[in-house]
Amino acid sequence: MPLKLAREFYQQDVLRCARACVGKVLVHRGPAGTVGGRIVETEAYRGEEDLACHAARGRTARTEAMYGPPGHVYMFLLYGMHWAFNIVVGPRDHPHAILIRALEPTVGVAVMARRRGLSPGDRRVANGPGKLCAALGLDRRHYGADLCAGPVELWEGAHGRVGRSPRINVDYAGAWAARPWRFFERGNPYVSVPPRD
DNA sequence: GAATAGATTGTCT
DNA sequence: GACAATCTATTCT
Repeated sequence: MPLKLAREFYQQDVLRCARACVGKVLVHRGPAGTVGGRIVETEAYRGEEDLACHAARGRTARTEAMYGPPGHVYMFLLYGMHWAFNIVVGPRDHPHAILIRALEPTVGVAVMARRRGLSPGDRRVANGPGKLCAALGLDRRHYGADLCAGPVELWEGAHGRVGRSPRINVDYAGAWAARPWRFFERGNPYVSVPPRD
């Protein structure tokens, strides 16, 4: 049986943790069955000083989960229609989080594909933040969920070579947008935006 | 394959 | 009232 990650995993620095998340398996034990996949792409968002982080504009009801204890879930809606899934990392009151940008489906592949209206094995089932939430059945109900005690879990897993690049679509963040805080598995076809490998 | 427009709603100015 | 850590369909080449 796969090993579920303990709280300590989420207590390390957000950049280190974002890199370590590549290869881990994100799982949702949902009503339609258990679904999940290998994480192949992540981005780190590091506190109020990081202008690309939602917490840069202060602590609000929306960003509250990011200020909570590590190992919990921060969900947000974007462009009015897509949910995005994030893992809260680091000590309480430090709004650090990891956006999961892409998965390689491995568990409940047929269910995920059906939810997305695609064939199993199609790269597009979960190769984007909004797509993976749709495929896994994650939305506002999972805001604040505990990854160490609930239907959403992270399992141990191995990864290949990890590459880095600037984060996607955060051009508004000035110099912060240039920081190489996106991590991905090199050569993996499920990565959302093809990096210069 | 690349470029473009349109969808749709919670959150903050 | 503007706009967002996006996705899809469509229209090109």
